[in-house]
Amino acid sequence: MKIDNLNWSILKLLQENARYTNAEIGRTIGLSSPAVAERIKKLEDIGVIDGYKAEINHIQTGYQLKAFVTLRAFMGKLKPFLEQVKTYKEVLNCYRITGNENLVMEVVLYDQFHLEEFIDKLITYGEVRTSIVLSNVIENNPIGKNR
Amino acid sequence: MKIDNLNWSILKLLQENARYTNAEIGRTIGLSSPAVAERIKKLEDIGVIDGYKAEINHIQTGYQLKAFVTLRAFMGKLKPFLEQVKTYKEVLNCYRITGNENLVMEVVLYDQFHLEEFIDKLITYGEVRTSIVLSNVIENNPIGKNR
DNA sequence: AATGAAATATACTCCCT
DNA sequence: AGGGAGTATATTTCATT
Repeated sequence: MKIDNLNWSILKLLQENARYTNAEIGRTIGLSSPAVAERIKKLEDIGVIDGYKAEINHIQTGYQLKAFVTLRAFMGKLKPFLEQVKTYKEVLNCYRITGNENLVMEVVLYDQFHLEEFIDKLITYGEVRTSIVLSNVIENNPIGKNR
Repeated sequence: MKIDNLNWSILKLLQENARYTNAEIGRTIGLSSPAVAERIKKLEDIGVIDGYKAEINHIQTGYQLKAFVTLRAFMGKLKPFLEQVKTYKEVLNCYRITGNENLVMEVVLYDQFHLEEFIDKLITYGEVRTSIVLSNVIENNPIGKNR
Protein backbone atom coordinates (compact mmCIF):
# COMPACT_ATOMS: atom_id res chain seq x y z
CA MET A 1 0.00 0.00 0.00
CA LYS A 2 1.24 3.38 -1.07
CA ILE A 3 0.18 6.42 0.97
CA ASP A 4 0.76 9.76 -0.72
CA ASN A 5 1.53 13.03 1.02
CA LEU A 6 -2.07 14.21 1.04
CA ASN A 7 -3.20 11.00 2.73
CA TRP A 8 -0.43 11.36 5.31
CA SER A 9 -1.69 14.88 6.02
CA ILE A 10 -5.19 13.52 6.48
CA LEU A 11 -3.94 10.75 8.78
CA LYS A 12 -1.97 13.26 10.81
CA LEU A 13 -5.03 15.46 11.30
CA LEU A 14 -7.34 12.58 12.15
CA GLN A 15 -4.87 11.27 14.73
CA GLU A 16 -4.84 14.72 16.33
CA ASN A 17 -8.60 15.03 16.26
CA ALA A 18 -10.83 12.39 14.75
CA ARG A 19 -13.78 14.78 14.84
CA TYR A 20 -12.37 17.24 12.34
CA THR A 21 -14.92 17.65 9.57
CA ASN A 22 -14.02 16.84 6.00
CA ALA A 23 -14.45 20.52 5.24
CA GLU A 24 -11.93 21.55 7.91
CA ILE A 25 -9.45 18.95 6.71
CA GLY A 26 -9.99 20.08 3.13
CA ARG A 27 -9.33 23.71 3.99
CA THR A 28 -6.13 22.76 5.84
CA ILE A 29 -4.64 20.61 3.12
CA GLY A 30 -6.13 22.39 0.10
CA LEU A 31 -8.70 19.91 -1.14
CA SER A 32 -12.44 20.00 -1.61
CA SER A 33 -14.60 18.30 0.96
CA PRO A 34 -15.85 15.53 -1.37
CA ALA A 35 -12.24 14.72 -2.25
CA VAL A 36 -11.37 14.43 1.44
CA ALA A 37 -14.41 12.23 2.05
CA GLU A 38 -13.45 9.93 -0.77
CA ARG A 39 -9.85 9.60 0.44
CA ILE A 40 -10.92 8.89 4.01
CA LYS A 41 -13.39 6.26 2.85
CA LYS A 42 -10.66 4.54 0.90
CA LEU A 43 -8.28 4.63 3.85
CA GLU A 44 -11.01 3.03 5.95
CA ASP A 45 -11.81 0.42 3.30
CA ILE A 46 -8.24 -0.75 2.90
CA GLY A 47 -7.78 -0.84 6.68
CA VAL A 48 -5.23 1.93 7.14
CA ILE A 49 -7.75 3.62 9.44
CA ASP A 50 -9.02 1.01 11.91
CA GLY A 51 -11.58 3.25 13.58
CA TYR A 52 -12.11 6.40 15.62
CA LYS A 53 -11.93 6.34 19.37
CA ALA A 54 -12.64 8.88 22.09
CA GLU A 55 -9.76 9.10 24.55
CA ILE A 56 -11.16 8.75 28.06
CA ASN A 57 -9.32 10.05 31.10
CA HIS A 58 -9.47 6.98 33.32
CA ILE A 59 -8.77 8.90 36.54
CA GLN A 60 -11.72 11.21 35.88
CA THR A 61 -13.96 8.17 35.45
CA GLY A 62 -12.99 6.69 38.81
CA TYR A 63 -10.14 4.40 37.76
CA GLN A 64 -7.37 5.70 40.00
CA LEU A 65 -4.71 3.22 38.88
CA LYS A 66 -3.29 2.22 35.55
CA ALA A 67 -0.84 -0.65 35.26
CA PHE A 68 1.06 -2.88 32.88
CA VAL A 69 0.70 -6.51 33.91
CA THR A 70 2.64 -9.31 32.27
CA LEU A 71 1.81 -12.99 32.42
CA ARG A 72 4.17 -15.93 31.99
CA ALA A 73 1.65 -18.72 31.63
CA PHE A 74 2.03 -22.12 33.27
CA MET A 75 2.10 -25.21 31.05
CA GLY A 76 -1.22 -25.53 29.20
CA LYS A 77 -2.65 -22.38 30.80
CA LEU A 78 -2.03 -19.89 28.01
CA LYS A 79 -4.87 -20.99 25.77
CA PRO A 80 -7.57 -20.95 28.46
CA PHE A 81 -6.30 -17.58 29.62
CA LEU A 82 -6.60 -16.12 26.12
CA GLU A 83 -10.34 -16.84 26.36
CA GLN A 84 -10.70 -15.73 29.96
CA VAL A 85 -8.95 -12.39 29.48
CA LYS A 86 -11.65 -11.29 27.06
CA THR A 87 -14.10 -11.23 29.98
CA TYR A 88 -11.94 -8.87 32.09
CA LYS A 89 -13.29 -5.36 31.67
CA GLU A 90 -10.23 -3.85 33.39
CA VAL A 91 -8.08 -4.81 30.39
CA LEU A 92 -7.79 -2.06 27.78
CA ASN A 93 -5.22 -3.87 25.63
CA CYS A 94 -3.62 -7.31 25.66
CA TYR A 95 -0.79 -8.45 23.38
CA ARG A 96 1.10 -11.68 22.80
CA ILE A 97 4.79 -10.88 23.10
CA THR A 98 8.18 -12.46 22.68
CA GLY A 99 10.51 -12.96 25.60
CA ASN A 100 10.23 -14.31 29.10
CA GLU A 101 6.57 -13.33 29.39
CA ASN A 102 3.78 -14.44 27.05
CA LEU A 103 1.38 -11.53 27.42
CA VAL A 104 1.36 -7.89 28.37
CA MET A 105 -1.86 -6.20 29.45
CA GLU A 106 -2.69 -2.55 29.92
CA VAL A 107 -5.27 -2.33 32.70
CA VAL A 108 -7.22 0.31 34.63
CA LEU A 109 -8.30 -0.26 38.22
CA TYR A 110 -10.42 1.54 40.77
CA ASP A 111 -7.87 1.28 43.59
CA GLN A 112 -5.31 -0.99 45.27
CA PHE A 113 -8.02 -3.44 46.34
CA HIS A 114 -9.20 -3.77 42.80
CA LEU A 115 -5.60 -4.35 41.70
CA GLU A 116 -5.25 -7.11 44.31
CA GLU A 117 -8.47 -8.77 43.08
CA PHE A 118 -7.25 -8.55 39.52
CA ILE A 119 -3.87 -10.12 40.28
CA ASP A 120 -5.63 -12.89 42.20
CA LYS A 121 -7.59 -13.76 39.09
CA LEU A 122 -4.35 -14.11 37.11
CA ILE A 123 -2.10 -16.11 39.45
CA THR A 124 -3.84 -19.39 38.70
CA TYR A 125 -2.75 -18.99 35.07
CA GLY A 126 0.91 -18.14 35.52
CA GLU A 127 3.55 -15.84 36.92
CA VAL A 128 2.37 -12.24 37.16
CA ARG A 129 4.45 -9.07 37.10
CA THR A 130 2.81 -5.75 37.80
CA SER A 131 4.13 -2.28 36.95
CA ILE A 132 1.95 0.59 38.13
CA VAL A 133 1.94 3.65 35.88
CA LEU A 134 3.19 6.73 37.72
CA SER A 135 2.90 9.31 34.96
CA ASN A 136 2.55 9.74 31.21
CA VAL A 137 5.73 10.87 29.47
CA ILE A 138 4.31 10.51 25.94
CA GLU A 139 0.71 9.69 25.19
CA ASN A 140 -0.84 9.08 21.78
CA ASN A 141 2.05 10.29 19.69
CA PRO A 142 0.71 10.10 16.12
CA ILE A 143 2.28 7.75 13.58
CA GLY A 144 4.00 9.77 10.91
CA LYS A 145 5.20 9.39 7.36
CA ASN A 146 7.23 6.38 6.39
CA ARG A 147 10.69 6.96 4.99
CA MET B 1 -16.94 13.82 39.27
CA LYS B 2 -20.25 12.03 38.91
CA ILE B 3 -21.06 10.43 35.53
CA ASP B 4 -24.69 9.45 35.08
CA ASN B 5 -25.99 6.58 32.98
CA LEU B 6 -26.68 8.76 29.94
CA ASN B 7 -23.12 10.06 29.96
CA TRP B 8 -21.80 6.52 30.28
CA SER B 9 -23.85 5.58 27.23
CA ILE B 10 -22.38 8.51 25.34
CA LEU B 11 -18.84 7.57 26.41
CA LYS B 12 -19.42 3.99 25.35
CA LEU B 13 -20.59 5.04 21.90
CA LEU B 14 -17.77 7.55 21.41
CA GLN B 15 -15.18 4.92 22.39
CA GLU B 16 -16.68 2.61 19.77
CA ASN B 17 -16.77 5.28 17.12
CA ALA B 18 -15.71 8.85 17.80
CA ARG B 19 -17.28 9.95 14.52
CA TYR B 20 -20.85 9.15 15.49
CA THR B 21 -22.91 12.28 14.98
CA ASN B 22 -24.75 13.87 17.89
CA ALA B 23 -27.97 12.98 16.09
CA GLU B 24 -27.02 9.29 15.87
CA ILE B 25 -26.04 9.22 19.53
CA GLY B 26 -29.24 11.01 20.45
CA ARG B 27 -31.37 8.51 18.57
CA THR B 28 -29.59 5.61 20.27
CA ILE B 29 -29.90 6.88 23.83
CA GLY B 30 -33.16 8.82 23.47
CA LEU B 31 -32.00 12.41 23.66
CA SER B 32 -32.20 15.38 21.32
CA SER B 33 -29.09 16.35 19.39
CA PRO B 34 -28.54 19.66 21.23
CA ALA B 35 -28.75 17.78 24.55
CA VAL B 36 -26.11 15.32 23.36
CA ALA B 37 -23.90 18.18 22.13
CA GLU B 38 -24.16 19.92 25.50
CA ARG B 39 -23.28 16.76 27.44
CA ILE B 40 -20.31 16.01 25.20
CA LYS B 41 -19.04 19.56 25.52
CA LYS B 42 -19.21 19.30 29.31
CA LEU B 43 -17.41 15.93 29.27
CA GLU B 44 -14.68 17.56 27.19
CA ASP B 45 -14.50 20.65 29.42
CA ILE B 46 -14.06 18.69 32.64
CA GLY B 47 -11.50 16.44 31.00
CA VAL B 48 -13.35 13.12 31.00
CA ILE B 49 -12.94 13.08 27.24
CA ASP B 50 -9.30 13.84 26.43
CA GLY B 51 -9.72 13.89 22.67
CA TYR B 52 -10.63 11.91 19.60
CA LYS B 53 -8.08 9.85 17.76
CA ALA B 54 -8.11 7.86 14.54
CA GLU B 55 -6.74 4.36 15.07
CA ILE B 56 -4.09 3.71 12.44
CA ASN B 57 -3.08 0.21 11.40
CA HIS B 58 0.68 0.47 11.74
CA ILE B 59 1.38 -2.53 9.51
CA GLN B 60 -0.62 -1.00 6.67
CA THR B 61 1.45 2.17 6.97
CA GLY B 62 4.75 0.34 6.65
CA TYR B 63 5.60 -0.24 10.29
CA GLN B 64 6.01 -4.00 10.30
CA LEU B 65 6.97 -4.35 13.95
CA LYS B 66 5.41 -3.23 17.19
CA ALA B 67 7.22 -3.69 20.49
CA PHE B 68 7.19 -2.89 24.17
CA VAL B 69 10.56 -1.63 25.28
CA THR B 70 11.46 -1.02 28.92
CA LEU B 71 14.32 1.07 30.20
CA ARG B 72 16.08 0.79 33.54
CA ALA B 73 18.04 4.02 33.50
CA PHE B 74 21.63 4.33 34.68
CA MET B 75 22.42 6.75 37.52
CA GLY B 76 21.59 10.30 36.43
CA LYS B 77 20.42 9.19 33.00
CA LEU B 78 16.65 9.11 33.57
CA LYS B 79 16.10 12.87 33.41
CA PRO B 80 18.02 13.45 30.17
CA PHE B 81 16.23 10.48 28.64
CA LEU B 82 12.81 11.91 29.52
CA GLU B 83 13.69 14.85 27.27
CA GLN B 84 15.31 12.77 24.56
CA VAL B 85 12.41 10.31 24.24
CA LYS B 86 10.10 13.10 23.11
CA THR B 87 12.14 13.39 19.92
CA TYR B 88 11.70 9.69 19.02
CA LYS B 89 8.92 9.42 16.48
CA GLU B 90 8.79 5.61 16.85
CA VAL B 91 7.38 5.98 20.36
CA LEU B 92 3.57 5.96 20.52
CA ASN B 93 3.34 5.94 24.32
CA CYS B 94 5.83 6.21 27.15
CA TYR B 95 5.02 5.79 30.84
CA ARG B 96 6.93 6.06 34.11
CA ILE B 97 6.35 2.84 36.00
CA THR B 98 7.08 1.21 39.34
CA GLY B 99 9.30 -1.85 39.62
CA ASN B 100 12.65 -2.86 38.29
CA GLU B 101 12.30 -0.72 35.18
CA ASN B 102 11.70 3.02 35.11
CA LEU B 103 9.91 3.38 31.78
CA VAL B 104 7.85 1.34 29.38
CA MET B 105 7.47 2.45 25.75
CA GLU B 106 5.13 1.26 23.05
CA VAL B 107 6.95 1.63 19.75
CA VAL B 108 6.39 0.96 16.05
CA LEU B 109 9.27 0.12 13.73
CA TYR B 110 9.76 -0.40 10.00
CA ASP B 111 11.73 -3.65 10.36
CA GLN B 112 14.40 -5.44 12.37
CA PHE B 113 17.07 -2.95 11.28
CA HIS B 114 14.98 -0.09 12.53
CA LEU B 115 14.52 -1.95 15.83
CA GLU B 116 18.27 -2.38 16.13
CA GLU B 117 18.83 1.33 15.48
CA PHE B 118 16.21 2.20 18.05
CA ILE B 119 17.73 -0.03 20.75
CA ASP B 120 21.16 1.43 20.00
CA LYS B 121 19.81 4.89 20.79
CA LEU B 122 18.59 3.67 24.19
CA ILE B 123 21.52 1.62 25.49
CA THR B 124 23.53 4.69 26.44
CA TYR B 125 20.77 5.62 28.88
CA GLY B 126 20.25 2.29 30.65
CA GLU B 127 19.36 -1.36 30.49
CA VAL B 128 16.92 -2.12 27.68
CA ARG B 129 14.45 -4.99 27.47
CA THR B 130 12.52 -5.56 24.24
CA SER B 131 9.32 -7.57 23.76
CA ILE B 132 8.08 -7.77 20.20
CA VAL B 133 4.31 -7.88 19.77
CA LEU B 134 3.20 -11.09 18.05
CA SER B 135 -0.55 -10.52 17.95
CA ASN B 136 -3.36 -8.48 19.47
CA VAL B 137 -5.52 -10.40 21.94
CA ILE B 138 -7.54 -7.38 23.04
CA GLU B 139 -7.28 -3.97 21.43
CA ASN B 140 -9.03 -0.79 22.53
CA ASN B 141 -11.47 -2.35 24.94
CA PRO B 142 -13.64 0.60 26.00
CA ILE B 143 -13.68 1.76 29.62
CA GLY B 144 -17.07 1.02 31.12
CA LYS B 145 -19.21 2.16 33.98
CA ASN B 146 -17.72 2.41 37.44
CA ARG B 147 -19.24 0.30 40.19
C1' DA C 1 -9.08 11.56 -8.96
C1' DA C 2 -10.73 16.20 -8.16
C1' DT C 3 -14.18 20.03 -8.68
C1' DG C 4 -18.60 22.55 -8.36
C1' DA C 5 -23.42 22.56 -7.52
C1' DA C 6 -27.75 20.76 -5.72
C1' DA C 7 -30.14 18.06 -2.19
C1' DT C 8 -30.07 16.19 2.27
C1' DA C 9 -28.54 15.84 6.94
C1' DT C 10 -26.37 17.66 10.76
C1' DA C 11 -24.72 21.21 13.99
C1' DC C 12 -25.30 25.47 16.35
C1' DT C 13 -27.77 29.19 18.58
C1' DC C 14 -31.55 30.95 20.87
C1' DC C 15 -35.61 30.84 23.37
C1' DC C 16 -38.93 28.26 25.97
C1' DT C 17 -40.20 24.78 29.40
C1' DA D 1 -31.07 20.18 31.92
C1' DG D 2 -33.66 19.12 27.86
C1' DG D 3 -36.80 20.19 23.73
C1' DG D 4 -38.00 22.70 19.48
C1' DA D 5 -37.36 26.09 15.69
C1' DG D 6 -34.45 28.57 12.58
C1' DT D 7 -30.04 29.36 10.54
C1' DA D 8 -25.50 28.07 9.17
C1' DT D 9 -22.57 24.52 7.95
C1' DA D 10 -21.34 19.88 6.48
C1' DT D 11 -22.09 15.70 3.91
C1' DT D 12 -23.54 13.20 -0.08
C1' DT D 13 -24.52 12.47 -4.72
C1' DC D 14 -23.83 13.42 -9.36
C1' DA D 15 -22.30 15.56 -13.54
C1' DT D 16 -18.14 17.35 -15.57
C1' DT D 17 -13.17 17.75 -16.54
